[in-house]
Amino acid sequence: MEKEKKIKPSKELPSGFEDRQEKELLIRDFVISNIKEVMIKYGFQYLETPSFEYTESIGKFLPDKDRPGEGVFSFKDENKWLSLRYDLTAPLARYVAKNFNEIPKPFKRYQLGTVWRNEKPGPGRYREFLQFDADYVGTKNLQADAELCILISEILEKCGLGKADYIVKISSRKFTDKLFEQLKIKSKDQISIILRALDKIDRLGWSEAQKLLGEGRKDKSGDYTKGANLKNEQIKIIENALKSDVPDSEDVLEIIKIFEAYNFKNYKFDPSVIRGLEYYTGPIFEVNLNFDVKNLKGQTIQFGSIGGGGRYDNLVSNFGNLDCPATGISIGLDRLVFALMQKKDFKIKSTRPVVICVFDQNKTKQYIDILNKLRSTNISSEIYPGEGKLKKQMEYANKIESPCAIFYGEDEIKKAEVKLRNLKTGEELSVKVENLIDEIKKII
RNA sequence: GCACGGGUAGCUCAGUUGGUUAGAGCAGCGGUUUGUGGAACCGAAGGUCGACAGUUCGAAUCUGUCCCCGUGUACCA
Repeated sequence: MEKEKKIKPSKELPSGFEDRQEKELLIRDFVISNIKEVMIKYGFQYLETPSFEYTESIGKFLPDKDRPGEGVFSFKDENKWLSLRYDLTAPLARYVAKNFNEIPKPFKRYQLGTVWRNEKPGPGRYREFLQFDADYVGTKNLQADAELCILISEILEKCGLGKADYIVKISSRKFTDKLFEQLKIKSKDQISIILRALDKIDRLGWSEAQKLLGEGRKDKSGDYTKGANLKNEQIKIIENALKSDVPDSEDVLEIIKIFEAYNFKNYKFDPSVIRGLEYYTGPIFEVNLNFDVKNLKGQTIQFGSIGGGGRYDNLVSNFGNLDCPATGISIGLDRLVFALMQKKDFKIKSTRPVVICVFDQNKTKQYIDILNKLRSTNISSEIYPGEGKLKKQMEYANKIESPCAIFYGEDEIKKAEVKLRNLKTGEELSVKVENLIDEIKKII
């Protein structure tokens, strides 16, 4: 007889997926409620679209291969490829195209939702995360772009960040377009290599990014990345353009004017903001945090941006609805929450129940009477839900950080009293049952 | 994808040049206390040493392949 192999299911999570606990979720809820308040104030509509879309509707992937390109989670349903959305902008474009005649123009909507990316996770980068997205569809008015930056900063400040804690960086695709014209660079491949190199200045520094503009760069691990093969003169021109404080881009100048009218000052023109995305056509923005963020091991990490966006005047027209300019911004909520959790002055109390200890299984009725008194006044409470001795019950109450344990045993029942034990101080007091609510409110 | 580092108890890790029955701390369980948590002490339990193959009298330890995790780098619509 062969020994049967025990099959142990894995207790590990798929790479890039995380369990999220109450501490984090409560801060996330707080952030979300701030977002909703601000969005209502700015006049945006709330929208939800499904997690899955037809692959062809949200990406540039052609279903001519066995599987759609990497980067999205996909499966074949009947004969059609479906994918989990990788952002909220592509589904919005699809929604607008589908409901083009019904929606108001301009159309302002905001959305909160989980998005998925099938790529290698890194520190602070997951394969499943919550995004917030606000967009203006059907307007070329740059006031829309300006308001997006302003509303993001209002959300951040509502969440407890100060002006020194964050900055909104803006630039424009038009700025780089002009630059390429000046440099007489027309090759799309070369342009995208250059844009990617510029995007890395933040992380690698100019001297390393410069190598990517030239021949190429070898990183610490020995991996080699080919560069854009620019001549030294061309690199010099780029370097000088990046240093300019005065944006050589009309749209950016216009937005800055609007910022001034709104008295919004927490922005900075930064030509190295690229966002790597192909679909941006005009102004682009990025939101960066200015305080140190530490990882779980306590090391300070380069946190990068928590969000960004820009103008994408062609996205909707891909679906055949012509002339539908749009601009939008999104925030990675989990990243923001992670950063907020590290601000010392940031605390949200979680509510833990009062625990009614069980002395005698036959007295359940009496315990429930007490429980009902508490719950009818909305006091978080429970009868000890396990089975075990008092010691075990106290250990449980301690572990869940209950503020108070209630003893209602034989002695107390006889005297129509309950004994309250304050679990923070260890103090105990006996009170008449009819005074229970008043007394317990003093403890919790 | 490429490079480097890891995988030993529920968790964090130790394990000498290959050598009997693989260790510790914490958590959990039982007890000291059958009505009192956060402290202490005592006890028992807990392992296919990531998987498979190879070398060897003998492998957690050496070799190969694969899987998974982490970090850097690339890609990211």
